[in-house]
Amino acid sequence: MMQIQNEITLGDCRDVLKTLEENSIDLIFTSPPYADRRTHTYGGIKPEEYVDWFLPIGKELLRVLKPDGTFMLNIKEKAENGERHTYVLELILALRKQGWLWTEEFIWHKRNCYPGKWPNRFRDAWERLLQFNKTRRFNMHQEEVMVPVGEWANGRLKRLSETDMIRDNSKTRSGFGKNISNWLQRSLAYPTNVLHLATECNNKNHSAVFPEALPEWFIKLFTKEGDWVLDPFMGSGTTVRVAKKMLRNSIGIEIVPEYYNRVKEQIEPVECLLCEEKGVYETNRVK
Amino acid sequence: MMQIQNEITLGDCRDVLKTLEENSIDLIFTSPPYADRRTHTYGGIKPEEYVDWFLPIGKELLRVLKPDGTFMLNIKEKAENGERHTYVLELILALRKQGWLWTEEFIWHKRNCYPGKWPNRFRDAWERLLQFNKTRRFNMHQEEVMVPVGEWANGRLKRLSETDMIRDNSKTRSGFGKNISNWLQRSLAYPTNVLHLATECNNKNHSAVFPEALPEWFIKLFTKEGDWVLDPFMGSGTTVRVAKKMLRNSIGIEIVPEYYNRVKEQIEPVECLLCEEKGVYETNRVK
DNA sequence: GTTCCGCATGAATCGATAG
DNA sequence: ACTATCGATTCATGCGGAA
Repeated sequence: MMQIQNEITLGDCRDVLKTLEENSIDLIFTSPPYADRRTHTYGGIKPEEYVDWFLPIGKELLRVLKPDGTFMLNIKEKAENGERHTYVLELILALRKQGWLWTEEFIWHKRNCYPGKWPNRFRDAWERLLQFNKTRRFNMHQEEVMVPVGEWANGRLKRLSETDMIRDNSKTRSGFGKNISNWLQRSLAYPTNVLHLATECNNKNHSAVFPEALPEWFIKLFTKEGDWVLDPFMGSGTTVRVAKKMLRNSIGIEIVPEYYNRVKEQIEPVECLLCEEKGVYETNRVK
Repeated sequence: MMQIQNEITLGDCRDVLKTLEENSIDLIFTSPPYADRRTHTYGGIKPEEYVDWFLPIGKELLRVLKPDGTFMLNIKEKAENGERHTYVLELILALRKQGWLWTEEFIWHKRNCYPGKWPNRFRDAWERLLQFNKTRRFNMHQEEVMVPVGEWANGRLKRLSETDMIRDNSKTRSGFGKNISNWLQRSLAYPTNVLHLATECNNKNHSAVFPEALPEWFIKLFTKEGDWVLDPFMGSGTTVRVAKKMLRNSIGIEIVPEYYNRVKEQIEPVECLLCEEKGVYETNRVK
């Protein structure tokens, strides 16, 4: 049995990151507080100060990441007074100056985006997933995230349940997000850099800002079992919870005690079930 | 019968734009050279020089656009040597300094994107559609591009409960309550800022960089019949061809004689059919 | 066991009003 | 004038209880 560690720490990541060993992390997957968003929990960083606030963190992340590791940053600029802010663009430029390579920008298409109507814009249905690396030779396990190929209209799919047909056939036709591939013998194709995922907005008392499928996808892509995953803005703990399920070691840092405690309760009680979870997980994996 | 003009000009848009009247254009929709890799035209702009090359054009576009008009820029930075270039980000910042408002960034999700496989990235399935405006009060005809409401509504709106009829403010700070009765008999919803369009791969002798549905969507959204549409990098003429079909006046500028001549052949012969085309188009419009 | 249906919820944004 | 707060608007999802 592989021994998996899940360390979560209460504190400001600007301090805690300094205690981590350099070149020790395989994947950083995080969603920092957006500017002027979540002001009641994180204090609300002003857009004009955002880059200056983030850069010291970026420097530490650069230090702790392995040379062949990857840093995925989930972020979206807000619209205000009729314009999009530019702080995310400026952050990308600043991180490059800091030494990061801006390798790729994935798009997370949020199928269930926030409602609303305004005279000058439509609903915002996408977020950036910025990929940064330390070197051009990074680990990437493309075959782990392959998706079923082809259209649903292959004739032999008539027996699928109606909701599966409707939901997966609607609008995007990406085929991403559901694991219906097990039912059918179809060939697999490599995915694209556009991900179609609904946010989880259910009635449970924990509300994550991104669905588990999001970190799962990148953990599959950029790490293997036993690797180390870091989330310096742990929040509701989605990243570390998924990492644990997938038998990756993880480190989560959270500044808000309430969030920290809630994740702590979830992570610890199931420590003994790892072997079993491994089995469960692997049967669900796309082969 | 409305008289529609479609003027196409052979020449460098840096010169031709200067001959256009100021405040005369309702919509600029264009895909400049680097986005489609026609680097042999316009002398092959280098990424490092891209912003400096574009800014004089941006200045003229700012001059010719009406105050309530919109400038849509379809562009995507290329990946080179393992990194995404940053010239598009820098261009956004530079255009803002020039006086443009960066109003929105739409995503064009290309459902059937170019095939290929690389060790360090997936297929690129999206492009930016950057919206710029001169003022905060621009024309936007949102109802023209509404889409069928999601499948969830089929069962949802059959019977409304008592609580559905009253407004019910949620306890969170979202300010989002519900009044489902507003949605009775509603079959259309406003779209989001993510567009799902296949690239056109028909066997016509012209190779368009974007499908007709793309300019059509923005022409519907930002202009009405008789308005003026401009494409300073006409290419295969998709924008002006669609504008003509939709009974908008248009101006196309193209520097490559071969492209120019091909569009000229397509545009001119059908001048007398405008009335008929109008009827055809209107039956296709979403009401 | 299925399927159906009620319902809470979500990194939103604008304009008006208040201090 | 400039900032802070508040009300209005709106759509897709998944859970859980009912049929």
